[in-house]
Amino acid sequence: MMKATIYDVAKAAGVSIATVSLVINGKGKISEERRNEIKQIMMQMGYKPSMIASALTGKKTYALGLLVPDISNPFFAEIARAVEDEGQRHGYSVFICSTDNKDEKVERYAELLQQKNVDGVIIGTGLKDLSVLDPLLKANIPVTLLARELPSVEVPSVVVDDYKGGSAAAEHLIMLGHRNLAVLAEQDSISSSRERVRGFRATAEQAGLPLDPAFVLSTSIKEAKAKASELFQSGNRPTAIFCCNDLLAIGALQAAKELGVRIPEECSIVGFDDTVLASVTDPPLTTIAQPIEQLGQTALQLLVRQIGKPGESPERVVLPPSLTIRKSTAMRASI
Amino acid sequence: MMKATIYDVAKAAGVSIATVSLVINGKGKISEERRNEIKQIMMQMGYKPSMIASALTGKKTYALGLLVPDISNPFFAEIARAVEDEGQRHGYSVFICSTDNKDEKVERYAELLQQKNVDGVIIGTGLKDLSVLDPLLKANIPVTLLARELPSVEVPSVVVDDYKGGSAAAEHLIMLGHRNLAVLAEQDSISSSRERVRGFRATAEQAGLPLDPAFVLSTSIKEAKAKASELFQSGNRPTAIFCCNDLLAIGALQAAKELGVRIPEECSIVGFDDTVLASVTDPPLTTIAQPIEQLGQTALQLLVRQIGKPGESPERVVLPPSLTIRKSTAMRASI
DNA sequence: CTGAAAGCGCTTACAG
DNA sequence: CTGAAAGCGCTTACAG
Repeated sequence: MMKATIYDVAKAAGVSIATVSLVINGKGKISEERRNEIKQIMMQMGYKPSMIASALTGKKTYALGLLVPDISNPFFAEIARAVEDEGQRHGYSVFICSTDNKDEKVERYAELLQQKNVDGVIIGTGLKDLSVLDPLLKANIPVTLLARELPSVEVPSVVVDDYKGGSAAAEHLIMLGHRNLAVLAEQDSISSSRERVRGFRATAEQAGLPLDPAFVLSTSIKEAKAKASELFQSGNRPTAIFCCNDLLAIGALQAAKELGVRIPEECSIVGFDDTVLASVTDPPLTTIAQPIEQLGQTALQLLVRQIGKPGESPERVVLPPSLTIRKSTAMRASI
Repeated sequence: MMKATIYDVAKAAGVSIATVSLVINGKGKISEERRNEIKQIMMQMGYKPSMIASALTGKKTYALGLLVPDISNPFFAEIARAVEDEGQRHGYSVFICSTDNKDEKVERYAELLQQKNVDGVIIGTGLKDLSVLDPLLKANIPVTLLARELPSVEVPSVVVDDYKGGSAAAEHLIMLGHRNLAVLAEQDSISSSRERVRGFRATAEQAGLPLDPAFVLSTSIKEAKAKASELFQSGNRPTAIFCCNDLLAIGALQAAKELGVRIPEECSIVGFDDTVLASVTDPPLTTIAQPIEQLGQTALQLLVRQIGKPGESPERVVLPPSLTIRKSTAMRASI
């Protein structure tokens, strides 16, 4: 059985396809009678207009792209859920695009999304090179940034105040008496990570605790454990480590367990994100919480607004992070 | 600047759009010269064919739907990643659809995906009612089942052997000397959960340990902790609990911590799935591992095959689960 | 080897 | 209040 088209409905209703189109879109002036009659017929036939046909005619595709480093990373999975839900609320569906923070993948997805005529894309992935977004920008596809900064690109964005988050982590640790601080950061290309480190460092310095460059390590999630091991085995072992995301912190936790370093007694660890992971680790992670749901929702809303009126000057919303204290931090042991 | 269309390319190349279309699709007999010349021009103009236009012309949309209960659940997030990657390999993009296991949402997504003309959909969500898939089936959209059984529907499927998984959990616990077993299951409507319980129960009974009905509790993830508390506070407290997924197990772990029940000394806990969560809990979770990546990959492959030749009789592949022993299980304490 | 033409399923002015 | 017609950007026979 072929799917019914607008022609079938029109024929069954004894009207033109234009009229049917009008009732589908609730436009034009059509008598209530006719309108209801046609709706009835559509129901009976199980007719649903093809979105791809209507998209071709200049309307929107109601599809969005969501670029994230990795959908299987709980942080982004939670973001995705928020984006999906808010998207549904506005009539949009979302394509997942995991980029592994690789420019080539970003580029491939950018082209793909453009070919698919998506109405917009949320960029939650790192970008070394702005030019990877060219396909999107050229095609006039609205873009909004989620938890990323892009210098010199005028687009809406939601971020959490990463600087403040890093700062809050430092304050917490300093308050607990720690003097010998280390940082496990993401790759340098990730601006959010840089900001977190910057905030952490500034606050540490204000307290008279300049960071030892050897104790500020950039790493990937895979290598986090190894880098943390280095830290634990270094001569002047730090008594506290600030990790720029929970996954990194988990790597540190694992390294500690392997080396028999007791957390938090011998070393405090602070994460960042507060995904589901943070509450289930051993010990549960003290971490800087991002308002994940709000991030996703806001990104979607900004994008939709942008789709609605492309002219608008891009909005930038900054959400506050918050410190969630669990069991991975404690007073520095008196030596 | 408007996006270039096939007409622009044709004009620039001084040929008809038919010819351009032919070179796009690598079809027809066109002289190498012309072909390369036209390709050149397409490159220069940054021309990329619109997938929605080509989809309208009867070709595929190269879009797929992935129905899962919740993309923010790490198990499904990991599945999604595998599906996405394998999809890319075959040229497909995927829409995320979180259903919360609610029929209404499944139905809404089924309709939506049909309207979007997706080439196929992977169903990894629970379905109380088969009729929710009607929109898809009627529209002749291929469907494949991932980790779900659907009686009386003839479609390809990948599952892990849930029965065997439940059985393996029971064996492990019995081997450790446990006699007083409890089960935390998902809602009854989830067939995979039912199978796991069935396998667990059968193996327990074979060992002469029939399950106390009061100790086999169906619950949601939200209520897992509360249900586990009941278990821990019941008169004849179980010494081991089999949880039908890791999230449920985490609920049990949390309940135990709250009540001061030491795991695994006072009670062993076995999970199911082996997502990233299992390795970070306190204590790390002994769990029945699903081959998650393989599940996602296989589902995608089966779907693509189905899209290729709709006639084929549906394949059913069964993947083996495996026991991953961590620290949440131990010998029963001698009383 | 290549072009003219019809058609995919819609929407949108434009008439009436 | 409703219909005829053009057009969205492609693909696919069909000619030549």
